[in-house]
Amino acid sequence: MAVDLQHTETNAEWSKGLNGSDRVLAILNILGSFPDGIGLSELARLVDSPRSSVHRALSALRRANLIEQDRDSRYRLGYGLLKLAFSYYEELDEIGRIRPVLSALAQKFGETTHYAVLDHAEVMYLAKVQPARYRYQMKSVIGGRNPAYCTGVGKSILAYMLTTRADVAQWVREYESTMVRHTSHTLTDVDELHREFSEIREVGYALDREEHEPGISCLAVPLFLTSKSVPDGAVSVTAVAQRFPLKKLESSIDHTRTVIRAHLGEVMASS
Amino acid sequence: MAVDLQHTETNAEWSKGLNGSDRVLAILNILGSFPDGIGLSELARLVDSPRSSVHRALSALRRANLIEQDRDSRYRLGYGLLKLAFSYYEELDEIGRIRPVLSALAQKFGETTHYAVLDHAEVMYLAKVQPARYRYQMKSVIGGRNPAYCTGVGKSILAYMLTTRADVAQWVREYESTMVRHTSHTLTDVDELHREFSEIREVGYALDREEHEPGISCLAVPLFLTSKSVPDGAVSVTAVAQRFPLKKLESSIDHTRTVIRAHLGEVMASS
DNA sequence: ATCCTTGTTCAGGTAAACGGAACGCTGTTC
DNA sequence: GAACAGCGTTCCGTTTACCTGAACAAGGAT
Repeated sequence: MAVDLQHTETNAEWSKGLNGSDRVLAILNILGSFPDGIGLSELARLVDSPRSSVHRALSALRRANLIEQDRDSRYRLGYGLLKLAFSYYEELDEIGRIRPVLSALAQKFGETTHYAVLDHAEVMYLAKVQPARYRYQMKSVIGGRNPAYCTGVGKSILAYMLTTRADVAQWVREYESTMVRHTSHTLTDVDELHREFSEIREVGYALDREEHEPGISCLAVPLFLTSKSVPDGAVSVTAVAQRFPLKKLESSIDHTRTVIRAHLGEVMASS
Repeated sequence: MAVDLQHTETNAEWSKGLNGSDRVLAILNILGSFPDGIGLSELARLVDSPRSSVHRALSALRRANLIEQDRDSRYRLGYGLLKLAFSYYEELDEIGRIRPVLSALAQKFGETTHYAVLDHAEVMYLAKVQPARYRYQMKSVIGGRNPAYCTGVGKSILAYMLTTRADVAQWVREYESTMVRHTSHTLTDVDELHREFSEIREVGYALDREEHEPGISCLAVPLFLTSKSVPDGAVSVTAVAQRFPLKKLESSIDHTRTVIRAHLGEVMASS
């Protein structure tokens, strides 16, 4: 369930030969990978543009309050960008509704909780709550991604979008290239996945049995907030398997359901 | 201590007659104020630009993965922007070091905690932790601002930057126009402030006695992380006065100091 | 059925971005 | 200490890519 942050991909290729606004925005994206700032020349090398052009782009970004320049003239993302993103994020009603659920679950089980949505072949984390003084630091980040087919949240959503074997087969055909067996428990076969999805629909929740990362298991419940047939996203409790065994995780589904119902009403699969 | 979010100021003036990258970034900023998205035409009116120009700007933003367009073709900030900001934020070492302190304090006192830095005449919030299932929702946002002279964090930092009466006088002269008496407790006079700052230096912490918002008081401790003379920022415990009286707040300074010392070592004023 | 508004596309003209070169600076090297 | 190398920044003639009004298709409302 941990998102590897390094996957930021300062991909080189895509940032070549940019001009105008595209370069400005590429620079903005790149700056996100340098919390300690980066010099103009190095940045110019990264975007493969003349320093003067990069300098002009940076001026535009500074004018817009999105970046800052510390005394030794290194450039970094600025507080304006943080405010932009955080205030927007806080005002998303989806987040406001669901975060109390995540907090309650995190506190109850003492494990990290997530809310994620499906985006093509990946799940994207929109909210994350860690219990107070948690020893392990989950590497997941808001906006971060993980493959859908081998995560609890992903499977719990896919189960309701790929209801027939043909659906599953087509999905697998489309995204086959991205499907790898991360652990020995990872499901990659069409039949395996179809059976798994059937069972998920049966019980109304999904389990990640260390399918994405060894030692990490997870319980996920899809939420039907705006539609009765297609879930908008899924809530998950992510646990370190050693400390919180799968059985215990599975048996906590009742309490999880109760918490969700208390906060959101009837938003779960009518099993 | 609550930051009023509405102060986003779709200020009209500043977004007039823009072109190129400036317009693109202005649009990005504006989109932050519309969590539910905004139509192209309305947006074009806001930035006072032809729709086709705005359309091109939006294309650039979408190319950079910063915005998205839902089915009814409304534009909103996208997950790419969230990831950009959150992953950058999470990697700021300043945040990583201080957040455990905030969590510990929030849990101990059951009140919201902040970490803020000084930026000209304002404090800016860089971190915020709310205790689990908190009833009152603090309106503060990461990146949000409040005036320095009437907040706990602000005063606790200013106290160590304006050590003489002359310093205070000059500061007041410079920012006089922004100083208003928010409540009957707000200090605005040079002598009052100088005396307050002296006392803060004496005891090593600052109190906001409902000086910014009636009913909200706060205890703030300046942190000397990189310098022994000028604090980098301040940690604060913000409380609803009615529930958590000032006396109790003041008497919790010892425990607060203990927590800070346990996590960060000797980073407080050597009183 | 007609209006108005929406998002989008197109193309000629022009203004604004482009980028090589030069500048001033700092720190390092011989 | 002088020469060097790297930095961020500025300048300016060139030209590219943005600007914009107009036109288009599709809804929604009257």
